[in-house]
Amino acid sequence: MFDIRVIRESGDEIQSRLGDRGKEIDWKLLLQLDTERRDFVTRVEKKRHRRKIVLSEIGKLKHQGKPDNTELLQEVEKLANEIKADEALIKPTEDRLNDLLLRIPNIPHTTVPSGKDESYNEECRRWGTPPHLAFSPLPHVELGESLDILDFKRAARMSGSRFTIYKGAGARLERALINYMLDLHTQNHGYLEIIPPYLVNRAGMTGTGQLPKFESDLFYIERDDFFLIPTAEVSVTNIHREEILDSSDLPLRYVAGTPCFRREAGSYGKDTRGLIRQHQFNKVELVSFTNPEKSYDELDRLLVNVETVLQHLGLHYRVVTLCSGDMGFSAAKTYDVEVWMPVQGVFREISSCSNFETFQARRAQIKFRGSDGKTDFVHTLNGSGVAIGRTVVAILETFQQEDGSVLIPKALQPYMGGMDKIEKR
RNA sequence: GGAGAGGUGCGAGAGCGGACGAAUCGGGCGGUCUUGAAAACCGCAGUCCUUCACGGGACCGUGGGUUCGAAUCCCACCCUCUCCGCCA
Repeated sequence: MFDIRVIRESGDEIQSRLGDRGKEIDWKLLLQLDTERRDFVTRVEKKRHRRKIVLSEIGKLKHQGKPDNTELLQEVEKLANEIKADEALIKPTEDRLNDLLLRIPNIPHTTVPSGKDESYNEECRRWGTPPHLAFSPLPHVELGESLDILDFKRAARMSGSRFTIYKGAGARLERALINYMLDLHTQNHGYLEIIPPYLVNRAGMTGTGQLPKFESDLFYIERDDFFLIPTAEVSVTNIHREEILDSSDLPLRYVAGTPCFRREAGSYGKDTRGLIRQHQFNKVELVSFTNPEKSYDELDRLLVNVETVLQHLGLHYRVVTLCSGDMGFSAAKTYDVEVWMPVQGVFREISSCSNFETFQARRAQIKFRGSDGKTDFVHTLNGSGVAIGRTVVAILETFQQEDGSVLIPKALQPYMGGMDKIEKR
């Protein structure tokens, strides 16, 4: 969330740096509400000050055993009433201002390419080569059904579209990937493993930026006012909500493998078949809290940690810098890692690594105390490390054999009980 | 779900109608001492809002109420802990 003072002082600069991202914002209204609020505040504070003085006078007289001064008592009563009335006036203005501030997206970092959609994204690098399959590869849906490791039809019967039942070696593969990634990130990359809540309250969702703007993307449990997490980013980032961290404890690095729940509102007809876009999917997520001056180094590190996963699995991928128009609401800079999907012959997002700078920290009130004793907002970052369902797709499609079996990458075999191939039972 | 206890600053923890923005300890920052460090000692220091500034104001889980006056009393709600019930 933005500091209204910054907008007050350099609103024009922010507007121009936001570019298209800020075009829905009513900047004039924002400043007007700000002025209004400050006028209210100043007025009320003057009255409160006067009230304090009168009150201490009354206290003094009481102590000296003197009779009540009705004039003073009357003044205090009058002030109390006025203050109450003024406060009632401030509240709606404050709420409106706050709501507007919460709807302003983050400012893109200066190194972010500007552009309105994904066609303006910039490819940074590619790793590996596409597999050369001497036969025409089957899509993961057919492959999964013929191997009897994925069942979309029965899942739809109980839960509707965008749900899947994993069976046998399919379930094992999913679980193996989660365990493999968690082990890699905890043992080799220095992240602390977390199992967070999957249900989060409104304040938590507001902290990371899902609310108030994207409520329709979330599954919501009305009875208890809970939301299902769309990513572990939400619960893991909120671990330190309303805390002042010790600078010497930074960076804090966490990893969590959790299910994620997304309503996918507005994506009807998009990726309807298969594992690509599900209402429920597993993801291993990396989250970092850093000192402000270290956060872009941390973003690079995060990206390397993510790439390591794909390299060990032998999956062809590329890294893309998202342009301003393709970035998420809360991000200042985002790299997407896209894995090669042989059947469609395209790269598909399998990880998204972002630096949020102070955007989430402001919303969630996450600060640190520096060596000078002063407090400031931390920078938060996160990246998928990586999305499990899409990794399953990439593995099935990349390592399939002409006979319909699928080879298991070496790195994964220990997690599959030594299995090196998935075959028809 | 029932009964009880509690939620105070970076952390621990006192305060239980006015002089309390809050004792004390720990941690932090600055200094003295030391070749350096530790220890010891001295000093500084909550967070936020508002003001060009001086200053002013708010904040002791949240929201109401009582009172001239509330961290302190009352009510509701939220959260935590203990016991019971239920359950994995």
